[in-house]
Amino acid sequence: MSEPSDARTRFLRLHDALRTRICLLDYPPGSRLSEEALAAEFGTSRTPLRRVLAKLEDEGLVVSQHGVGTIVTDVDPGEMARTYDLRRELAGLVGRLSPVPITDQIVADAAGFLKRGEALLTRPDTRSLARLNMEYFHFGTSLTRNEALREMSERLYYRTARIWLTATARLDLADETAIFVSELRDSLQALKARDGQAAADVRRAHISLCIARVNVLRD
Amino acid sequence: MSEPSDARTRFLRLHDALRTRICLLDYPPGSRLSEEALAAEFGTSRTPLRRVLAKLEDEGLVVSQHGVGTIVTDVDPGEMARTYDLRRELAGLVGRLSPVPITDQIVADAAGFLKRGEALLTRPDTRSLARLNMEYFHFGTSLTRNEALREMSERLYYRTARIWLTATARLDLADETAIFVSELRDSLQALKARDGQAAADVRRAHISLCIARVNVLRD
DNA sequence: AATTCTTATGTTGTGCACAACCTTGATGCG
DNA sequence: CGCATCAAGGTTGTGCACAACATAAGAATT
Repeated sequence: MSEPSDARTRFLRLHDALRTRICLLDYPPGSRLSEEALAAEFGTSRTPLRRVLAKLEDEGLVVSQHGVGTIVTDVDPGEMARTYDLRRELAGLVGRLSPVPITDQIVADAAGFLKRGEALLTRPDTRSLARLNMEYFHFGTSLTRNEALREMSERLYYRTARIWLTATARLDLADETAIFVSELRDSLQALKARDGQAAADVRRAHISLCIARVNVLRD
Repeated sequence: MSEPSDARTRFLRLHDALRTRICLLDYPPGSRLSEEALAAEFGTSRTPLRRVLAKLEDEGLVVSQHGVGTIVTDVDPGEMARTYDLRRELAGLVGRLSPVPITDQIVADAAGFLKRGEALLTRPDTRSLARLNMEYFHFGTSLTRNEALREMSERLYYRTARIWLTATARLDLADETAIFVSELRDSLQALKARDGQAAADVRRAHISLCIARVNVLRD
């Protein structure tokens, strides 16, 4: 039951694996992905793998050029800023469009995220921070029943995740960790009050601030 | 120059052709698309065509089932309502996020749409109305420079276009045509005043009304 | 020495044959 | 008659060989 292992499942696994690697900078922008090498690594042929790469290209994470290779994209700062603008608006909508009722389980999950975040304060680590941020993002989108909103938010998140990560490297890791933990704290408070809209507004505000911090780097 | 005819161009052509057929109900929900037949029609093999179908599946227009076939989706009314909710919000955002300055050319284009719409009043036709609606939608998204917003709006539009069309068939075609023309009129007025936000609000309002009309059909 | 052409190499794109799978209908048995 | 079993046909998924293409290095020429 937990491993149907059919074509669709394998496709999703491969897609998620490669997307994570790209967003965690295992494959930094500009690097070339070899279809053959990846196919060999995942124990399959090029055919299914090409379908995964096609989806990644559709999502804007790679570009394939005939005769050249499949290259991880590097993003135009201007377009990235506009993408962040939209992400901010969508984050606010999570609180308004088909919000889920805040249950004890949700509050407990938020508390769990905060605990993991606080653990990072004493031992900051870029990679762990990025992973936690990714999981917390999915938690945030799960607060709406609007499937389309979730889907669009995730699509945009994965398109901007790398930028935030590279920016974090150029900013101060400890600072960014502290800022993220404060977001987790604010979010937990809102959820404890059973106020989903407030939680969404917390996210919205922090995305705004994130935009400002990243924009400072544009020289 | 106008026909690079490379792989990417052919892919986009195929994708657009099939998407249009689905959204114009040439392939009604539930119908089965044959990879082999389509490949033969477009003078190619199954391989490039499968990539197109994969994208259509990712967009939610078809589902492929191993051993069964590729079937045009039929949409859950509840999910469709939520998708419309999001479309409404995105339409409003077009006026706020990176709006383009309203030029004489834009006003002229809007006037052209109105003229074509008025021509339909005397000779209503479902298919022509649908095509005009589709072109007008692209015109609407072109009023923002935010690429991500355009992309998400289009993605959602093509997911709901069929629903509006089937609803139009069950509502009164003449009424729907008149309503659409009044939207074109309002939009033209807003653009003449060089007020992009007002134009976006017109769209937003009409999507709201469209939601209400379609919801009436849910018995 | 500079330049142009050629060639070698590696990459993605395409076509085809076959595997995996589902549906349907027939067939045999109880 | 009811039902299970099985075979046949059709569909999507996979693997592989080759075509199309781009790049870089080297040779030939001026």
